[in-house]
Amino acid sequence: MKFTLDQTDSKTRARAGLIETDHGVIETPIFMPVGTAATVKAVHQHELRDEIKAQICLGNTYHLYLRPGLDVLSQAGGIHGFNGWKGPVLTDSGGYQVYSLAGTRKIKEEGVTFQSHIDGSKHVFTPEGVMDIQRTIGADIIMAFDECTPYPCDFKYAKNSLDMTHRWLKRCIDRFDSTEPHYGYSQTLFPIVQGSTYPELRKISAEIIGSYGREGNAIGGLSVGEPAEEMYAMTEIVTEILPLDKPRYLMGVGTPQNILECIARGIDMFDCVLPTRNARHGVVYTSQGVIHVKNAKWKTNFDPIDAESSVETSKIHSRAYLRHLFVNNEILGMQLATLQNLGFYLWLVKEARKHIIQGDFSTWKDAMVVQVGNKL
RNA sequence: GAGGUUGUAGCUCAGUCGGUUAGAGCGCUAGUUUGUGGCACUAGAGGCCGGGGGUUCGAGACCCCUCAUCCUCC
Repeated sequence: MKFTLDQTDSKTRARAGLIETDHGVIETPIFMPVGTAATVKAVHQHELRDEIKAQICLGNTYHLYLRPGLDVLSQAGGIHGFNGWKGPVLTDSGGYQVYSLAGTRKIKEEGVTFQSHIDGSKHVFTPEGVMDIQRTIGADIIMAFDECTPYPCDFKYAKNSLDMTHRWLKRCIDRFDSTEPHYGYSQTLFPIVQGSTYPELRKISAEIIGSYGREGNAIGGLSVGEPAEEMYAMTEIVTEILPLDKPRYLMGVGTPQNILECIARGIDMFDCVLPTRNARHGVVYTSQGVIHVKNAKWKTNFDPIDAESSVETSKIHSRAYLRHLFVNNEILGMQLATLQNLGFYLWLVKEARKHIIQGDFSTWKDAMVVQVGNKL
């Protein structure tokens, strides 16, 4: 993997760059659609590429390990061979499931014991095991196994957890660096900064993570319920320390406003389930603001879903029709809304990149934050 | 015409021996969702209990009349 920095904004820390992988290039800042189970829910791969213009997608280690399982993925030639997405892929390590499946797992120094949400069976995830699994899944970018701490989190827990995440990182790196990719293209490992909402912990973590000199670095443990201002503050502290010549990935963020604010704070990569999950629940993002399309006010609104959209179906179909599809629980409703939301997110980061290069990012961003926050 | 059935929220229906402020599901109206177990979750509005009269301290429930409904028979 290779990262080139094209331009840095003069008034903010925003950057425009280029990531080159064996499965193609990624223009940053970028939003990465989440495809937990080897599918971005409700979207076909050709739509991801041709309509949404996605440049990289996510998968999830925990979910893919349980289903379809490593045998199937290995025989398919890895995730790319399995789902037909030929672009770059990033897999999350399962660290988030340490947080989200808190009721059915146990954390120890050695690793985490999960109880499968599918059949209740027990599975042990260790840093070494998670590296091996991600080798088998075959993502271009793989993530270190960490603990994503909850919010709020007391200092003592956050510090102990952070220390363990750092010990786990060492084990991840040792394992990753002593193994080879399975499918003939290269993989790279991103470590993850933790430290909850404590500035001193975040600083320590950013210094340790940066010192490994990996090809990219991530920030985790945010957007777990803390106020947005606190998330911005932590992001700012960390991007001040992380190496400038490596991409920074802010995990799990966020709303369109969050993304704009964090681009301004020096983030290059984002992923979030919000555009896809909200789409399935009738919340539609447009360049003019947010539409709750199930609301009665759209019943006879025959304007396009988003006249400015890069997605063809959003220009063809009306808000009234989309509302009708949702009210009837029709599958097409979720498809159209997901296309629109992802298309919008990709459009947003592309515009951000354009304005960083043009040199007017700061003023554009301030206006856009207001615009995308409107409720229509 | 005779005998019977059923009338409770927009719809389908619960409602115990007559006892506090009449409930549910769906629908409707809104809200929530941030490295995706969950087309999910949370909340709200909505009632002359067909109508009238009676019994009773107290009636959605019991009695009488009436209207509507559906069924059976002539």
